[in-house]
Amino acid sequence: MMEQIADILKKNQLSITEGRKKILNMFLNSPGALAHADIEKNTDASFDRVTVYRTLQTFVEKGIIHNIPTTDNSILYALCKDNCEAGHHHDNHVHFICDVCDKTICLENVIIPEVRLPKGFTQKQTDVVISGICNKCK
Amino acid sequence: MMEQIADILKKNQLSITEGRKKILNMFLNSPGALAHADIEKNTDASFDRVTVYRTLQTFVEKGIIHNIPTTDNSILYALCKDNCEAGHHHDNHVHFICDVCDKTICLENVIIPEVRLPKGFTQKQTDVVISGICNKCK
DNA sequence: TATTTTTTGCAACATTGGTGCAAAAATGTA
DNA sequence: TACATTTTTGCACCAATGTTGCAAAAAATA
Ligand SMILES: [Mn+2]
Ligand SMILES: [Mn+2]
Ligand SMILES: [Zn+2]
Ligand SMILES: [Zn+2]
Repeated sequence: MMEQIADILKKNQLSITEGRKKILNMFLNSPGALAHADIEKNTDASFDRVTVYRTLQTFVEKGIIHNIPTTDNSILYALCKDNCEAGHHHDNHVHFICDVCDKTICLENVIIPEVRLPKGFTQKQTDVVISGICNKCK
Repeated sequence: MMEQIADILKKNQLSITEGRKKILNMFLNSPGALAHADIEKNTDASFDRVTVYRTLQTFVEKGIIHNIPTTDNSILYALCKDNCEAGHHHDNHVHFICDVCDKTICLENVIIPEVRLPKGFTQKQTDVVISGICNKCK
């Protein structure tokens, strides 16, 4: 596991540091998406807030994690399981937010449907976020 | 126009105040979604920030406006054109964010496609946000 | 008009996120 | 390993965003 983490960092030309290892490890072990606050909570304040912010930014830029839209003014991050690269994400799966446990999970197998837009619109990225009750809560 | 505004407020059992009239008017005249900041900018600081926050909250609760998910930690609001009621929104249209002009618009005519979820998941609401280039920018 | 109810503005606070810069850690080389 | 170079981190400080309690003001009701 710790090997896999170092590999991911190396592959993305990132220095291997305690903070990055710990945060990447959290993502690898989390079934759902994580917010900045979740990460800070689980690191026992061993890292500065700023470091967490910068690590998340870096990971998004490198295509290690992607973010998920929400209506409640929070940013959620989840591991990219597709072959995302630096500066170019290829995540095309549906995201699910459970109203009960409040977890957000990537439904890797549920592919975003095609949507036909009116004339004149060019489509770059489509995000689908579905809320309801997850398979663990019911 | 000013009649229509008063009617909407009355129908929702809201007191008719300057602030509410002005903000509702902004939504009725805006082609796209509005953020809190847009509203503050356009009201010449004639209202307190807190009043704007509270007005937006109230409008969402009453089903006059709905909010739109974003990945950048901002909350966007747009008029409900379907028959949304207090505590129960029925908006089922696609939202489009233009990468050029940065405007977000409701594509009232583009209906959210059906998405089949894995066993065990119950679907309540589906949000589709598409980004790209809008019909005015290209 | 007078009374009651609702809304507003203010002050104060909390949370979230960003920047510059020096110290510390990681990397590359000998 | 030791040293030089590059990268990352922590700190202090700042800015934007959003919330709450409460008294004053405005709106609705009688
Ligand atoms: Mn995802
Ligand atoms: Mn809309
Ligand atoms: Zn759940
Ligand atoms: Zn545009």
